[in-house]
Amino acid sequence: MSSQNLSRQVNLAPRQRQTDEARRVLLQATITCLDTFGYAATSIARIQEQAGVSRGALTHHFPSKEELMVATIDTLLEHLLRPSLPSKKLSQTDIIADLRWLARNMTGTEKGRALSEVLLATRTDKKLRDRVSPRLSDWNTKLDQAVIGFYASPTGDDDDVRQIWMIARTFMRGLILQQPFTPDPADIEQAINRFGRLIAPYLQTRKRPGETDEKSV
Amino acid sequence: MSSQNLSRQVNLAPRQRQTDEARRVLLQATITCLDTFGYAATSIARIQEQAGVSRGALTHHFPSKEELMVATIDTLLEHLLRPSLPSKKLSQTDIIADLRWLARNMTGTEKGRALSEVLLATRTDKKLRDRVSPRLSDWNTKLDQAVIGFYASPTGDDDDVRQIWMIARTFMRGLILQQPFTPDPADIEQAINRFGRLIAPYLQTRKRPGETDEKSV
DNA sequence: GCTTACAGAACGATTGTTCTGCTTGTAAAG
DNA sequence: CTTTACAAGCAGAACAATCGTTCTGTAAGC
Repeated sequence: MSSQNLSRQVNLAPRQRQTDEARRVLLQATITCLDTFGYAATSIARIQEQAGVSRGALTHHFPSKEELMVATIDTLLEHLLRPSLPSKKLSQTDIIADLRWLARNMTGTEKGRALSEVLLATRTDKKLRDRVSPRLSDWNTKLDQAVIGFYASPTGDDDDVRQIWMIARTFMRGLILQQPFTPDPADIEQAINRFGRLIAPYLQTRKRPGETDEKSV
Repeated sequence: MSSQNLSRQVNLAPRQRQTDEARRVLLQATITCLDTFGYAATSIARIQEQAGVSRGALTHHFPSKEELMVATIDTLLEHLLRPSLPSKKLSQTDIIADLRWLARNMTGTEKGRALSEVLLATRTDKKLRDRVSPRLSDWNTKLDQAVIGFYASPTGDDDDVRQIWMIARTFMRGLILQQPFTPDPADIEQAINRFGRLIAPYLQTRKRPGETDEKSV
């Protein structure tokens, strides 16, 4: 951990830094393309153009499109899991606020929408699905554990908390498919609030044990 | 109406029948391809092959891919709205059963999954979205009215019934994006049941006015 | 000197669309 | 009832454009 932090700093391995930066730019460009053009229209040429690099540079770091997609999904999962923890600071008592944050994270951001695109693609792309399926399961499990750490059930049934939040995530994911039917954003927001009132009685926030070394930002 | 029914019967317009049948086969092939290969891999060539017709036949009935997709969406909406009404017969009192039927209709059938594919495609394909957006809004409104006809709120607030069912549909749509995270179908089914218990207190079935001429199948 | 990072051409395959023929149903003219 | 003109239904080739992958060549870090 500390060695990674050191190597990520200014000195040491200019070559490695170069590679990391190139990959970062390419992955970000892929995410932008997925959000902007959708999975179907996200081609190698468009990604390369968006990233502002040559065709050879892309194929050097990611020899196939599948490799690029797998790496992109990894990036998305990592970035979408991490901020789910510090956010608790804001919502000690307000579950609705947590839900709104969840909704924004899943349908209101570039990364959230990009993930939706690749998620649906994994349904029919068997090769891609076989590669990312275990990663998705792991991610889900990790999130479950984090959720149980922050919320408790009035009845003491931790598994119900897990299930409620899984339902919440499913609902949020569905928003991106419901939006074409419901063009008015106010309707969506109201639905999110109503959903929050539906599940709020079954959740209560846990007392946090003495504010560990997590930073607020 | 009656003239249409007549022309749809055996006699009259063999040419028209031929056209209708060709379009039907092509639209069904498109739905199958969307479900099987996803929107990204649903090409004209694959549809034509699936339908078992020539390239010329397809381009004759649908001069562009966009036309084919719009017609496919129309077909999907029509087929997914119609059976939502007679189903009430089975579930006079059981809202959970209705939800299960809804889930199956949206994620457990070829048409439901095909619709999900095109719905997500409309997010990034502006030309397609502009064409189908009003159709989707209309469909949603029609479904809202049907729902209010079958369910009432304990508090008498019809709009809450509409909102609850909109949330239910959103949740069901989200299932297709949640499934990659939750491979076990039992988990999905449990989530559907739990969701039903969440919303059941806010819904009650209306008395049906004397069984009109609707048939059971 | 040897691998890594990249530039860019070239590849065959596939994309959606357009076009040219050929057959056949259909309706008006005789 | 025939005959004739015309459009509709369809088969299939041809199109430029784009797809993802593979390759050869060059410059720079180790």
